[in-house]
Amino acid sequence: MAKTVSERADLLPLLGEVFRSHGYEGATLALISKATGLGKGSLYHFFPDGKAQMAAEVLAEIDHWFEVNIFAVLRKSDDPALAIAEMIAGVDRYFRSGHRVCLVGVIALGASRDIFSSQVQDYFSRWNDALAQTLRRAGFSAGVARRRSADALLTIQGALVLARALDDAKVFGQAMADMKARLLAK
Amino acid sequence: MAKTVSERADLLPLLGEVFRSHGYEGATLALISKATGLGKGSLYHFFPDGKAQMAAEVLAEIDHWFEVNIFAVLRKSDDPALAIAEMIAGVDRYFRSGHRVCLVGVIALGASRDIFSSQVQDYFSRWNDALAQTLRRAGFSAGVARRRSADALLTIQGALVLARALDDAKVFGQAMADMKARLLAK
DNA sequence: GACTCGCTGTACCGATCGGTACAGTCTCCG
DNA sequence: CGGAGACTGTACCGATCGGTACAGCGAGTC
Repeated sequence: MAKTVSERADLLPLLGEVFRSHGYEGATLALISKATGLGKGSLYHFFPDGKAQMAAEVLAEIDHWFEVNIFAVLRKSDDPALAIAEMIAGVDRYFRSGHRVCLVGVIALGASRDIFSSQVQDYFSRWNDALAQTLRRAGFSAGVARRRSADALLTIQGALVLARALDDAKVFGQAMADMKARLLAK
Repeated sequence: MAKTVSERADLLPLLGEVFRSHGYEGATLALISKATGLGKGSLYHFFPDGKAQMAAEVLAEIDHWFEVNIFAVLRKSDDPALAIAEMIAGVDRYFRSGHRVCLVGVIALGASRDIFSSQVQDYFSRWNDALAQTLRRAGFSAGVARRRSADALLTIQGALVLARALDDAKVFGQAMADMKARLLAK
């Protein structure tokens, strides 16, 4: 039989797209197999615990991407305005200007939230903390910082939902621009 | 056999909750049967086209509720501030202060969007139009009205996602308060 | 070249999927 | 009181579900 070795690292993004577009329950092994080009044998070789493990590792990879590219920047930067601009640029890149959906959000809304609740909660609260910290450094009170931070996070999620519902990615771009202005206003 | 006649009207809300908490693909006939207390025979008697018809009718019922309780108020009221306050109160009631999720949003994010895209798009764009119309009447330009209107819609959706992700309904309440202030600001 | 072992596809498992068929039971109307 | 027809549960359908078992292959190692 063929031996076209697959790297686990190459697999996760493909799995991510399947979960993104079909949700956890909708992502069948058949779909995953087709998307990755791998039979069940290979899939279960890499992920002995099956679908749940695949989703967990995809979430972990996404978490890592945001940790490195977004959260860390927010925490380290001593220029809040720049850090926020970089966050928004990163988010826009990641979500392909509103054409891509947030897997963490998708899972949060679904029944599978219960299985992944700690990962989902952790992702958003670490983002929330990092952004609030940045806003505090910009001179806002703790209360204002946390409110604006939550507002930014929810704006991103909502913009993705609405852009997809209306099939109009411009909604996302506009929301990001509005949010940017709002975050550091007065 | 038993004959506990069910009203179609009593059925839809139950179906709605199943779709809400499991998504379209996750809502199996078995789950639906248990939630409604009806066997497949009865289910297919009421909805000959099966799951797709059930979901479509649930969406139609939701659409109708918002049409009557939200959109119509926005369109008819000659007091924009009052209309918006009523909209927010209605939304808060409907989504149980952030404890309940938006089925239209859930479907918009999932793979089933393709099946229901016109219903989903219609729901949001009629809401968007009605709210923008209200804002125009409050004296804002067409551009500002449409931007703020979309912002409000996406804030509601995002607040529901984030509240559920963080398992903290206070996020929703706060977001509604912020949004209210933002809609009619200066 | 034989052995090992990581990786592969495929045949197969029981369970469950959405959907159909149908006989039984009720209510209503004559 | 005797249909008629709306409504009901249940047995059953083929397809597909997530998952397992396993034999075959390929690249190293000696």
